[in-house]
Amino acid sequence: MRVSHLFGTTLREAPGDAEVASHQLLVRAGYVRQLAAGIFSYLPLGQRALLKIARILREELDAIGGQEVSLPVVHPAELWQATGRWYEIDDTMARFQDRRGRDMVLAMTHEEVVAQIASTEVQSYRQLPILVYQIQTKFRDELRSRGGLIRVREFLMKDSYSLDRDHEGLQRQYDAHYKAYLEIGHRAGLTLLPVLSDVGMMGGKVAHEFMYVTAIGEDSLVRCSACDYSANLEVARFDRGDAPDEAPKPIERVHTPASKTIAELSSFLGVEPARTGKIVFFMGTFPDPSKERLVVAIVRGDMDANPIQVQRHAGALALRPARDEEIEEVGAVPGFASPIGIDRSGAVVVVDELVAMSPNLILGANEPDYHLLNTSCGRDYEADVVGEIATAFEGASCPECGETLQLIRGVEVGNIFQLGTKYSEALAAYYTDEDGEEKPIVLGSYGIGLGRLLACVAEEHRDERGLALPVSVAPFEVSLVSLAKSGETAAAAEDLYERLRAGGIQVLFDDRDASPGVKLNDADLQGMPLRLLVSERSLKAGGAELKRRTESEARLIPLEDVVDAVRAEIAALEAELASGVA
RNA sequence: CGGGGCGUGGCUCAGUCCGGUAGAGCGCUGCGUUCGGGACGCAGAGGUCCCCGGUUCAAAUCCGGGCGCCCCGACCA
Repeated sequence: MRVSHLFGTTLREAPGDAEVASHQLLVRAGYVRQLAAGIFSYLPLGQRALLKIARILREELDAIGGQEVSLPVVHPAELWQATGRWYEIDDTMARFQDRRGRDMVLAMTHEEVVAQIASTEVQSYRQLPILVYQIQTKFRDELRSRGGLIRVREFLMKDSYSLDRDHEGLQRQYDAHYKAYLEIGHRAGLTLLPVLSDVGMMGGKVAHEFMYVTAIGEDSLVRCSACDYSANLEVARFDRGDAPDEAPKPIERVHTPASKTIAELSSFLGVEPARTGKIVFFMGTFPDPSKERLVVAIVRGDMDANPIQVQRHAGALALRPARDEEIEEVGAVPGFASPIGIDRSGAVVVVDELVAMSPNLILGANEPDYHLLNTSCGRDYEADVVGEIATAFEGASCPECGETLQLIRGVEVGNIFQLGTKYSEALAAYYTDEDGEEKPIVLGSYGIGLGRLLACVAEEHRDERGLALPVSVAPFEVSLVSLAKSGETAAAAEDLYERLRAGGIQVLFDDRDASPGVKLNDADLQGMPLRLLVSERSLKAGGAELKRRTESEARLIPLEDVVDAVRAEIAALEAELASGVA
């Protein structure tokens, strides 16, 4: 490709609305252009990088037995009604009606379609296991897109679906994906951290996310400083230690004016926040009576409630913070609340394990400016559910080994879910087993966002001059820069371009009539891993100068050896990626 | 959905407070001189000042409404 005719130019300055480095660089280098909030066009450089990533994904998925398919983007609503997700998922799922008034959705994911096809295509255990995948556009109307390509609304996703007889088969395909995802990261030049994660809208039991650890990440993660425990903060556990060895004391009502928050209360009473209890009110949506019910979560005052865990323990489909009126309706007083003496009909009280075993905590008295000393769960009030609902925190004890947990941030590049039979049962995807019995197919679901992966690679592989992409992802292997002043030099550059291309090398040829500074800076910005420079000076010295984007010193290569030298350098770069030097 | 910021040639922005009929740098076009890390001179092109309405002799500027984009938050009672 010639830079003189490349669709998409470089920009000296990043658009004012780009804050994240990868976003700024990908725009400045001419890889992407934004069309609307969270909606991007990929220019030739960006598209070629995506295709490189797609190639890695295809190779790794094929290697674990994947069969590529292409599933529809538009689905009839009935499919999603059958599994219930039509009702469970909010406006993140884009819906519309076709000209006949039939409800349709833009697919966010394809479990339904895969299960529906499986219901007719898979009849016998002899056909299993099966793994299908596709690389396809998804649309999710997120509340807010952010970080350039990090969180967008329309994006390319590799999604795969495993079909198995039983859980052992699922586990095998799940493990295969786990390994493949780490390998995909390596090949793209990224170290991915697998973390335990919430199953979210997918349902199922076990799930991992593959995180690129970075300060700009939107997910909070917990990682043990000693062992290999790591989890998304949403599901992170921690060791709460032993119950305080303390006899319950009689309950006592105290005047606590203007002490609505834990901080105010503990400073007014001169006690540690750990001596208090924190009440958090939610409104939960429940499956049975489709009415909202109050969910009362209680954690120790020095900790925070984890809404995902509260939701799970309460058995709710969704949670939102309760409004003051809703809290007052049951007789609780915001700022001075406790479960003691409130109307609990219809409400669910979820208590953190630590609170359940800690006597003598300070809770609200459910009247303004009063609290209760020495409350104890089980004596003064009962819990509907006791569970681990407090959020893990920096310095908490690891649930596996007891050492200190660290809080870090990451971007979710991929995820893997053990779905089980939820979708196959809903869509009648059954097979006949050896024993002649009809059984639901056991499903797994696995995703990787291509654009997000590219953004993470750009985030990781860059410097003050621009992108410095790994050879596996870069749109071209080498930038050929001609600083020709004379026709002879230009001809030599043209000749090199032809020979490199004939040699099967992907080359971006800067044939423009621009000043050396412009061309060299653009080559650095665009970030191809190798740069080959031809000029009067280099020819006089005996050839062309070859250098890596990440190094400052160039090597002089005789013209006749250039193709071999470039090829060798590409091979070296690929080998380094494979061995994890990247 | 709450809070904050922004919307002016392709890009980055000034001008808005205090109304008088649109500017700069970069980029682009032509000519010339330059030529190894974003060169210089001369000449030029390019703008519904986000949209609609209002006030006014006069609106990029003031008022009302809308749209779009970015950032933070959307559990901590």
